[in-house]
Amino acid sequence: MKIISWNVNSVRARITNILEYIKDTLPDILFLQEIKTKEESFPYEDFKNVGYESHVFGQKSYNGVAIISKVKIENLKKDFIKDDLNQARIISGEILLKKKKINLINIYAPNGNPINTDKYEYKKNWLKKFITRIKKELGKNSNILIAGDFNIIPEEIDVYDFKRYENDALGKLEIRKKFREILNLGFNDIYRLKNKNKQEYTFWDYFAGSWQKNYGMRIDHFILSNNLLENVTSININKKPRSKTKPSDHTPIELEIN
DNA sequence: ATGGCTGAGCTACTCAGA
Repeated sequence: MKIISWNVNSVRARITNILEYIKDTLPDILFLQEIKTKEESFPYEDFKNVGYESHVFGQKSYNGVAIISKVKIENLKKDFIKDDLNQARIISGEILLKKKKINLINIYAPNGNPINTDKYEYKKNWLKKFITRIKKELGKNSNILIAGDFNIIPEEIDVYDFKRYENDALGKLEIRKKFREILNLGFNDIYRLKNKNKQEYTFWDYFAGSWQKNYGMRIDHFILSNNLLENVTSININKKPRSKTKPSDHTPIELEIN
């Protein structure tokens, strides 16, 4: 089963690219972040026409997440945490894989910049709430898959120039510690587990020729509970969509489990 | 390099992103 996560930076502006990508990679489940639209204007039909059902937690203009799936998603939730600003950032559901009930959690974590503002406090509080909620979830189900845009650079290797980001909301130690805290609950950063020293990115800024210079960062992740490790076949960052015309600033990360 | 680009809402110019 192929599960893919992609921050598309507007589902409507990106629909042609997304449909082309689906045709090329044939995901079973696609997690989208930053769809930037509410449910009423989500392109359900476009996905239905190629065989997918869309589960959408939308918001006007900003944020918004969706699970696009060929397989049945049970127990869909849009209230995984109580968001302080009522922003649409998490959609979750369950699938059955070889008798394992897996909890799928699609997240778009707050950016948090600039630091020393309420935006940064919101990010910290959001992550704190999320971790508390994950702990609770582990008590009920040991099969948990979290994926999405974490807006966290886990380690120095995960950005083109760490010095530029050590005082940024994506790279500050305080924030990176939140990521480690999740891993310490019994989770694995699957990309890093499978690629010990590889330097690859999932995001490149639109400006300053960041893509051409490979000035990127790895901020989109698949974090799986220990119990699911035996099911992992492969993980891949697919740079092709970032090279196309009218790209998202993020590129998809692809997980294969069986 | 606290913004060089992009998108939404809207129809001029902000806000947000990372």
